[in-house]
Amino acid sequence: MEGSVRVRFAPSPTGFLHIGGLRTALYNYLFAKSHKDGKFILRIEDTDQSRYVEGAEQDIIDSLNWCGMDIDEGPDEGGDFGPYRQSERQEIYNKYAKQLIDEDKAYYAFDTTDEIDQMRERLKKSGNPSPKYDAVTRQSMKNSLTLPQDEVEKKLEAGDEYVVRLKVPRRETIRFEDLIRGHVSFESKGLDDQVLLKSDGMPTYHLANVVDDHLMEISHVIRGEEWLSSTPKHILLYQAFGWEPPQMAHLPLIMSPSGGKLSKRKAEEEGIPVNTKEYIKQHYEPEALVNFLAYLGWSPGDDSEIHSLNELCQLFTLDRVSKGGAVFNHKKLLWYNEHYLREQTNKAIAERLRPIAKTKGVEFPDDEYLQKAISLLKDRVSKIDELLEMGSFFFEDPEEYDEKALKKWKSDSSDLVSQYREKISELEDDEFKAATLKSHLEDVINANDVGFGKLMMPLRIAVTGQGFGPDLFTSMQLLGKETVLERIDTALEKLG
RNA sequence: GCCGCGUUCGUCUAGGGGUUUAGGACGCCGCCCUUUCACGGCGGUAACACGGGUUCAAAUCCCGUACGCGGUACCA
Repeated sequence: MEGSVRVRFAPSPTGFLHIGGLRTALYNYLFAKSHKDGKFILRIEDTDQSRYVEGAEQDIIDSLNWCGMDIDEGPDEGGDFGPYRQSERQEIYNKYAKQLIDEDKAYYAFDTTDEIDQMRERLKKSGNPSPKYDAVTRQSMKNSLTLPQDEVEKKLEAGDEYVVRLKVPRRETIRFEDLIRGHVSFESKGLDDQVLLKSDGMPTYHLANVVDDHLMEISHVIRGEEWLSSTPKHILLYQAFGWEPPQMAHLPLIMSPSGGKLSKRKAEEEGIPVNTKEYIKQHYEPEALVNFLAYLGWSPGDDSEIHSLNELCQLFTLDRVSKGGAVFNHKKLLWYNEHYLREQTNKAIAERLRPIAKTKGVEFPDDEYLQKAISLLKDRVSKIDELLEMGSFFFEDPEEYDEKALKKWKSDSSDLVSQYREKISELEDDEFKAATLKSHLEDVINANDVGFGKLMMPLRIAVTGQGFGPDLFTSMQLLGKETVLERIDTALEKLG
């Protein structure tokens, strides 16, 4: 423990890894790696059997890997503090729960949920706005504090359902120092006697979390703000066990542009992918997501914006994390994505593009051609898969002509395009170069005394099917004489 | 309702008593480059929630209010 940094990312496998969860993981990772020998631990908190989702754990691991976060200890990696799946640690929690009971810091409670509801109803009617199972009410409930000991034993032996609850003190101020928020304090009277062990024998989050963080020698708990109000319960547990609590740091939440926590529904309404898996599927650059997420609630304090994961590890400090919620800005993510895409070599992009093209049924030409096409296209797209749409004409003949672009096809267009076709059809293959193609176009417009666009736009439509795109002459050179002439002929036929 | 945490341009943020005519980035707008669309370059737009204190001086410290968010489970 002596000063070494050990942090954990502790998601529950109840679904695919949420983008907010990914950021929590990232901040944990950055914090760990900003320290010498800091360890980043993955712990799977699968204590709610009813919400368990098949494949969720693998999705979490895949997502972290995709971002480049290496897990030091976890279910797959192992480590000296395993198992790292809470469902496999049940005996440990039982043991510690029993210890608390033996020390009179926790107790068995046999009340059914109905009975608890009734108690709450009753208290509400008598003017208590927020009734709790607490130091006062537990005295009138069915538990090992109120029942005679032999009856408690009989119930336990008979296998009656029970939970174990923490004896939360009646009046106590619980204070702790949050590394992001500073001084935080709560009154114990606002707290329920927390359930530690559920009737199915599984621990609740609170017990499992505290026991594991202690046993795994976690030095810093870095988690979302939604946990801030649970922290006093945890502090109380640490006290009950006589353990030193780890340092706490509660991260601001990621918000939806329309306000509120970025939920699945809200995000989808606003076109924001919510699961990391979606970003992978949609071919976002992992470096972009990482960079973007790091800056969502944190900044290094200078004017820099672009940093790799490794650089972020050097720069990250918890005291520079902001306190207020941060709205997810999809356009900024795309800006980052463009940046990281353009940073890559054409060769690297080509290699990645081939398998993507395959899934979309696009046939690709040889590498040299592909890389040239990419160099013409990559400044014009936000994501790698958009290269396919943007540059579709490099890979197949245009099937139809863009409607908006077609407005530029005027009555004199076919005549001009035909004249141009005549001129370039006489070129040898090795003369079919951008500069030559351009000068021939100039010849035609001069001969007809019209503007450049009068011919260039129709020609662009004929050759690419689009009204925009990379330099037309370079594009034609790459496409080659045969293809260009064919496409012009098709266009003249179709558009008259 | 109660408890807690927040609040600087539309968004992410810098700034933590005088250095500030409040800086950067995304977005948006304009210009240049380009006889396409982008990229790039240059410029512009735009913020200290409100009210009281403290102080010679407050975006910065304190107290209220408002608003937002989170929590209030045998979910994490």
